[in-house]
Amino acid sequence: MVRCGRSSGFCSTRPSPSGRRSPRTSTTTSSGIRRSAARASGPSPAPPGVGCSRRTDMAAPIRVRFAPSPTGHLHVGGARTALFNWLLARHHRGTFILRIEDTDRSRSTDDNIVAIVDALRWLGLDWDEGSPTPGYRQTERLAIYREHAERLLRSGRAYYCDCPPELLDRERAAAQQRGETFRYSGRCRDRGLPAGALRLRIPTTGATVVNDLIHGPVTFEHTQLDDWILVRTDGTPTYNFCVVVDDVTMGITHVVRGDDHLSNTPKQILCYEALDYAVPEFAHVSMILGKDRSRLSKRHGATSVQAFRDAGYVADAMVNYLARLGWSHGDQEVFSRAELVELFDIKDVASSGAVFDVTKLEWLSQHYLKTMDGRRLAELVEPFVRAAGLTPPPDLARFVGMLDTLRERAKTLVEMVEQGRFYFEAPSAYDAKAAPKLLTAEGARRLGLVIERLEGLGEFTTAAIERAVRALIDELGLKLVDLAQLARLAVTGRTASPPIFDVLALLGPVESLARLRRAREFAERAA
RNA sequence: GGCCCCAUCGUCUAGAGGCCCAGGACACGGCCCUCUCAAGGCUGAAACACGGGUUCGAAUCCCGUUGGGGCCA
Repeated sequence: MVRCGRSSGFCSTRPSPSGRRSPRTSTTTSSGIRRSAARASGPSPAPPGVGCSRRTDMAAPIRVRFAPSPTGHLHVGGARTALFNWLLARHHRGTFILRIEDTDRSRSTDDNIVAIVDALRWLGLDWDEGSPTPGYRQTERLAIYREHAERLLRSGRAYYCDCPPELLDRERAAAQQRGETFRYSGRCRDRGLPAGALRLRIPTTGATVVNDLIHGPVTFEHTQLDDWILVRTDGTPTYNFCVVVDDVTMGITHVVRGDDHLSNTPKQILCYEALDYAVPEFAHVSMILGKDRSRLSKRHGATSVQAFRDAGYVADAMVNYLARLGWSHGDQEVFSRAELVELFDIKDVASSGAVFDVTKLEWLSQHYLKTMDGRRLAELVEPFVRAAGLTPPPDLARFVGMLDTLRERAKTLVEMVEQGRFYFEAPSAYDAKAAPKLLTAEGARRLGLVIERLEGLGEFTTAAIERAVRALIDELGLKLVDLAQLARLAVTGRTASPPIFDVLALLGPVESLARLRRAREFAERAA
């Protein structure tokens, strides 16, 4: 569906009276700098000559969007931006929109769109509008951009420019030499050219202030901005232009995006104003940094949400971690989704960059593993068990029982399977360091005694097994550890495992005794 | 280079002039518990980048420096 019908109707109600700028983000066109409202918190005095500064008392339902570009997988920074948008929408019962910014056709792929959508779904960030519904991909919206470009041209707010790239390059170099910001000379401003690259005519004096919900007011002098290009000579619209047109036609009220777009914002605001549209609220979220405090990238290790999913991190932990990275609510560290939605406030988002710390994510992941419902856990691990070439027991209660012994020992689902694989298959080898010490002639003798006692057990429960083994150590004058480690090695092949009596009970008498006998034979042969 | 943003323990952060010789969490050390490994409990070490102001009083406000980050079709 083409969105312009609905959009234009929506937008016609948006421009402020008499074509003035938004009450929240104002510019001056001639004299000094005028500042509108400051921080999102608390009441701010209305600046002279400007309407009241509304903030979170927004009467109109809020509409936010996440607009990834499908040139790669969803990375954690993008995921956090998506999360903050989602939280803002859900907190205010607004609308969350997914838009695909695929104007860079050479690097955008459908596979990446699928991957991003999958990642978002995995995180549980559902959207109310947007892909895959048609009309939310930039490549499908070219007509809308053209229409807006024409409007700007007709109203004189934009003009064609035919300056050759070489000339621009020379000017750029010269400006740099003088230590100035490169700013288009405006050579074609008043030439009334019929074709070329389309430039936005911006005020030459004054300043634009972005009233950022996270950063507060940020002022950009117009002398530092130039008549930027809206549409290239070849007819393709530029990124900044598409974003403005998309946000405006989709009725976006709050633009929550990465910090890297803060510098583009004044240019965009000027475009909103040229189009005579109200300016939305902006919130620029800091970047996620790597260990060396530079922007997080592949060289810092896994960065795609998909990679964390495949590594077996719990989605709830990922969401909790990402939320706490930059956002806080007092001393609280663990938040359920409901709490996040309830408590989230964009003004509590920190303005400084944050280093991505996998260790803390691991802790949270383990926390969720430890506390989540057993059957839910079983659902989540099962694919990982199968991916390891193993099969979970058909009896769900037994499977959950196994997981209960594993959950506080693993940080991820992958680790859980790794540490518990002896539940699903008999050990193929015994720990190389422990075997020579434990699987000896004496070890074989002790295993024989253990087997004997367990065979005589009426009920094969943890308590009964423990009683039997404890009775045996008393008779032999041994310590519990002597038999526990021996049995552990025999049954799991390892020296570390969940409590051995639980393991034996969970494995059941048939399997347990079979493994103990095998170990005894192994020990006899080795001796 | 120009413009913009940022700056509290190693890391994520609390802190919106006196409640702070700075609190929590992860990680790290010690002790306890203990059949191993974990988990858990207790406990320890660990920070306001620097320099100027403003103020009776500054982590908190202002200026500068330094450092990091971002944007510049």
